[in-house]
Amino acid sequence: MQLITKRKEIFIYGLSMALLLVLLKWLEAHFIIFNYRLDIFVGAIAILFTVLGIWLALKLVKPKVETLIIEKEVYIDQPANKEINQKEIERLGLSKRELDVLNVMARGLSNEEIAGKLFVSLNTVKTHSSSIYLKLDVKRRTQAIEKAKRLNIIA
Amino acid sequence: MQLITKRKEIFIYGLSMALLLVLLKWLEAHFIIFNYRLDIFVGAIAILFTVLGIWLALKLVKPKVETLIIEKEVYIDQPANKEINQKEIERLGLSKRELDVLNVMARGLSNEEIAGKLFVSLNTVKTHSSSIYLKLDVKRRTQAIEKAKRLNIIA
DNA sequence: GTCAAAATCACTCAAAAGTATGAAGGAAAA
DNA sequence: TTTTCCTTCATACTTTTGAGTGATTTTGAC
Repeated sequence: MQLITKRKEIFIYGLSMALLLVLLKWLEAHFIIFNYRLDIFVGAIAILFTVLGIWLALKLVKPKVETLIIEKEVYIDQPANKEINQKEIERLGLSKRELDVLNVMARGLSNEEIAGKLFVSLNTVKTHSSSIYLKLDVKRRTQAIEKAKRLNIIA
Repeated sequence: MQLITKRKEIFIYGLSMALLLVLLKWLEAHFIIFNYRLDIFVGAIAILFTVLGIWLALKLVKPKVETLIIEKEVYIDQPANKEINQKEIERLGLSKRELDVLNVMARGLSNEEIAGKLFVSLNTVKTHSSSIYLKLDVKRRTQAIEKAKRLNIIA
């Protein structure tokens, strides 16, 4: 939720508050309720503002987020001596998500399987794939995997 | 959050409400506030219950799901030597030509490029590819390359 | 608050990969 | 001499991948 939206919410709340106080004034001036049913009136106010508070809180609170599960097969002797080359990743300009895709791709999964594993659509995986090939300057996924392993940007 | 906990929250809220109404009654009985500052009193009630509502909502609302990245590491034994494992090749029943294809394939060449390099037709490469996948028990060329490297049947 | 990059997804078209089946010649083995 | 396996290739069909374009939303930095 954006800051602007939050402010709007607060504004609506303030407005409700103001309107209610005006209403209160009016009622007070006309001696309609207060003379004998004050407790009920205050109870109504309480309930109303409780609901308003709940609504406010639900609106203001940041919802979400989702879980990302990446299964990683690790072979005992191979990755021991090789560390991920962070500088190379930076140099190539690979984003986090692209690295995610690249890692799962290197396990031999299809785009559809990658999509399922990363909780995105097939189209998204394709988009990431394409930009990976572009950044790695390769033509195919097999080359991308080969080069990525060679440059130690994936395990 | 558990159901019991929620009930406790609701109970606390109800109790606060009741206490406040009692307080209200008492104030009403003693004519302390209402005669001339009713609006301020109601305003205070409103604010109080707004806060209560917010508190209630925050307590009751299901806790935010945090971004959870689980890297499930599967350790797999692997022969320490990095030489071509001839026995594995035999065990899998891979033929010479299939190994040829597999090796070129692992460099990231397309089937057409492989065909050109081995002086055979595209269809032949496809046939070899298919039987490679069958013998390696994989579904795609990326998996075949990955497995072949893991089993040291190619460099 | 603005701006740029990153991430998301859709849609289309083309190319590549993969499946299935059949077939023919050759070499090695039974 | 059959039989079997390897190699080669074809045709037909399906699936996957990749290129290109465009759009929206989120995020983060300034």
